[in-house]
Amino acid sequence: MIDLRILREDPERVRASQRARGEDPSAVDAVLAADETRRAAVARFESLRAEQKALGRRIPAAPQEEKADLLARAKELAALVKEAEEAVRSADTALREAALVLSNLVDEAAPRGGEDDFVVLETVGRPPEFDFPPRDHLELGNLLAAIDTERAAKVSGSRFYYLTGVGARLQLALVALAVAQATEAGFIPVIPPVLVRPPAMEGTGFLGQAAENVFHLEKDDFYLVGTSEVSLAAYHMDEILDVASLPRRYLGISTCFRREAGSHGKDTRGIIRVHQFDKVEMFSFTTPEESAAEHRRLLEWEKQFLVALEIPFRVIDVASGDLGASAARKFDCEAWIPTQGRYREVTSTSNCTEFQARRLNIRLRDDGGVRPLATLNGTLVAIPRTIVALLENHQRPDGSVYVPPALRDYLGTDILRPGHV
RNA sequence: GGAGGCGUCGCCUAGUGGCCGAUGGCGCCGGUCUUGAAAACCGGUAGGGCGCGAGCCCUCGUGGGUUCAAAUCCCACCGCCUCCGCCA
Repeated sequence: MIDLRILREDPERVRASQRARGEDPSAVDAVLAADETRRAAVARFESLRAEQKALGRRIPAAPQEEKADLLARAKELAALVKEAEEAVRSADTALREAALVLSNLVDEAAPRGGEDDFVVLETVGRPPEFDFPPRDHLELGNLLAAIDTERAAKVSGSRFYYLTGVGARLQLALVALAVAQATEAGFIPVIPPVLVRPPAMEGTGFLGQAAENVFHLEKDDFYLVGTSEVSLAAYHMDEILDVASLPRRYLGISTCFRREAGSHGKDTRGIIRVHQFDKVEMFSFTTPEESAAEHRRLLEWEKQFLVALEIPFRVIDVASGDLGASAARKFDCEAWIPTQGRYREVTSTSNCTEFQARRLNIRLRDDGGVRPLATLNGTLVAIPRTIVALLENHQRPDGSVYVPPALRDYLGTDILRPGHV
């Protein structure tokens, strides 16, 4: 949720942000109108209520002959108050609903434009040059008996996979490496719930444009999280955190579920786009003033991890039209995928400023009082895509795969060989 | 699944219809005292909304109801605890 004060004082700024995202700027006027209606309703209710309370206080002490008259008037007032209260409630709801439609204000520094208008910030490492036809990750995964999508299709349908043998161990190794790195940096590892109730999902901003990609358990009204960002953001819901305790950094380790609606036919082969995968996610609660610097730190930690895995990648500054509803700014790390001849997103970090905190009612307390804090998230490792990048970039002509030193202790080998698990 | 109990301001706690937004203690903050500290004493210490302002309004798990008036009575829901059953 954006700051209603900004909306009232500078609605054009909000409209401009909506336009930059390719979203509807007129939603701003709907919120303004709802805000106006609500304030009028509140004023009416409060004056009636004050009158009712004043009158009520006089009743016990009133002389007998006046009592009946006072009671009659009080009764009338009670009806009016009730009606006015009803009006406030519905105006509140209307305002909240209208305000929830608005996405976060885009950071001034974010590039403008759509999906293709990103800015490349840097390129790290060099794509490998093979003197043999490289195999794609699925072929390698099959050779290594590490990935089985055929049986997964039999059991669960398309966009599922089994990680077996060295594949499963690869996941464990990646998670262990991620936890080691992040713990070093002060993150608290967290294994969160992956089924959440509506306020958590809505508060994190995933029930707007992203709603179609969220699994919902109708019967129990649970949502399956698409990222532990949801459970971690909502962890401090309705709390006030002392500014001295910030930043608070959590490392979510969880399974993620995505419907992938609207991406039929895209990435149908292999494990690049799947309904269920595991991910290690960094999440920070910090002050709004610190959020931009924290965002850079999250990006550095993401880079550090990819560098350790010796995966060539580039960093892009995502354009305004391609930001999630909650993000003011977003950096993606895109790994080189040899068989596709291009870079593909493997990690992503967003600065959500106070947007999620307002929706989730998470605030900080400092000398200036109580105010919303900032939340940020960043992927440390999304398992399937990282495995894809790892296998494809480090493959050798015989189908074996080089293991970078950082992973060796966790994996117990410096090379993955077909037929050897 | 059955039976019962509980849910008050960071923590503990008082409060069974009327100046109760709410008692007291702990904790915390400020002050006095002290060379400094402790102790003692004094004061402060929830959040939100409306209004230029004095100020007013809302919130005692949540939502409804009864009443002129509800933290206090009734109902539902949520959460926690105990016992029984069930499953592991």
